[in-house]
Amino acid sequence: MTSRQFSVTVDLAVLTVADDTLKVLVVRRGVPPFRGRWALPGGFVLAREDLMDAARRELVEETGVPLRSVHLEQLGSYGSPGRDPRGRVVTVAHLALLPDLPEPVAGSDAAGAEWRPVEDLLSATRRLAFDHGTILADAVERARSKLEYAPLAAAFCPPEFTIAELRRVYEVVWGTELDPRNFHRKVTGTPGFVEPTGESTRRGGGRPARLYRAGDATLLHPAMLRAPHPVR
Amino acid sequence: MTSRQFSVTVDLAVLTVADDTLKVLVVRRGVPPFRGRWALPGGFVLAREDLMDAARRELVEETGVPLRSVHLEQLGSYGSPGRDPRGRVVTVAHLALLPDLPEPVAGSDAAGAEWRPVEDLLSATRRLAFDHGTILADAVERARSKLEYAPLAAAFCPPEFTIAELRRVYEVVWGTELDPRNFHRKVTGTPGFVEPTGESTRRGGGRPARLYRAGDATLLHPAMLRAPHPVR
DNA sequence: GGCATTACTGTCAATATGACGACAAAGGAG
DNA sequence: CTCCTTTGTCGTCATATTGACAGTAATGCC
Repeated sequence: MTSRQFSVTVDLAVLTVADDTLKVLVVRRGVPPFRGRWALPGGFVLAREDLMDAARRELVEETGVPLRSVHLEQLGSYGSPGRDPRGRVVTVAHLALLPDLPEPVAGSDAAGAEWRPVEDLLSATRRLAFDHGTILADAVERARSKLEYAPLAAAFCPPEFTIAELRRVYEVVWGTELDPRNFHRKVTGTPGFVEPTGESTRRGGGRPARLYRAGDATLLHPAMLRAPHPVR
Repeated sequence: MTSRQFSVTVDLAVLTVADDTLKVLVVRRGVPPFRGRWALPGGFVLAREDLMDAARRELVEETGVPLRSVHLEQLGSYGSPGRDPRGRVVTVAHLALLPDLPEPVAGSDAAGAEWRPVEDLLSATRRLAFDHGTILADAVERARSKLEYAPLAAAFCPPEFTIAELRRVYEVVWGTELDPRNFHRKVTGTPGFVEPTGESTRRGGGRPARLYRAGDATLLHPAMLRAPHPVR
């Protein structure tokens, strides 16, 4: 039982909804292994750094977004012996949700970073480096299921948003259509989901919509259930 | 950025329901640090071992149970710089659920292992070693919430069980009482939750109860919701 | 047989959901 | 300004699910 030493990294699945599409932030690898392939942003955990701090640091380095407006949670760890040809590396993957930021990705390391549709990257062809395809798939599944029981969709929206904008998030992430009227009833009727600001906006084409901000609930009750899966 | 090397361990929160109590398997530490304190079982990940394999190996070493009858899933990783005074150790915690085994904990390493009520170990006094109190709290919360939407309660039961036994699991884990009639309706009415075996038993005092085994569903729909939290 | 005990079935009201009609409030075309 | 299009919001109704609880069934024990 010699080599008990591992490298530990954090990787980030940073998701956003833009152009009615679920997108993920990826970077082009400039060095082997997997040179030229897309990968999730990430890096080594520093000697005296907590895992979540490392994830926050990487997130800021890669996106330049203020942490205030980001949802960040640990997703899970991936440590197959063969996942990195250079040696034994365990990565602690994190899931980050961002609003569609007007400013394009800025920041030092973010030179090669790019928003890409999740769908493209999960296809059999456009494979991500390492096991990042698996991580991304797990991240998307986590986001999808967590929208059901947590008021998480607001993390994809600016601080103030309309019910319709919130609905678009659900529709894009779940890949389904939702009835605007029932959705409105559900969202405004679930305690702590959203709070009206009193303001309204006319961002869209028709009648101005009232603005809301995220409520203080951490759990939705009752949950906002997706239609039962195809079966099973 | 010198020392990028970490030790990586797996720790196990092994839960079971026995004597109408939620219990966890703990070992008494024989060496510093935290000598004499209770800790979750766990150990180092071997050089060529996957994380889940390491967890399975530790589980068998500590409990001697056949893996067949165990639910095992990754819980999350804990890596605060100060969590282990001996150096930088990241642990990948796992959650295991077992039926109440007739045979007491057997196996090589299991000498000092013991089932203890979760409640006792989460109290401010009887502190666990390292950050294992936090891990245990997270594990219990995961188990509680997962009972809602996954047919996981069966993992606490023997291969064949009665509806009442399944209900006891929910009641003990959630710390609530459930209406037997509504519970019965819900469980038998949710597709894939349980399958009748045709047999019946008279384990209890009164009328014999039909036996069921776990169904093939992986997700309950609709979910079995707990009463809304105290409030929000 | 009578009683205690546990298992199971059925009913009814309250609540939540899906489907969809209808009206409100803006902008734009003419 | 009026009509029309586009969105937002409220209301209604049938159906599904849940909570509360009455009532019947099948044992063991005395």
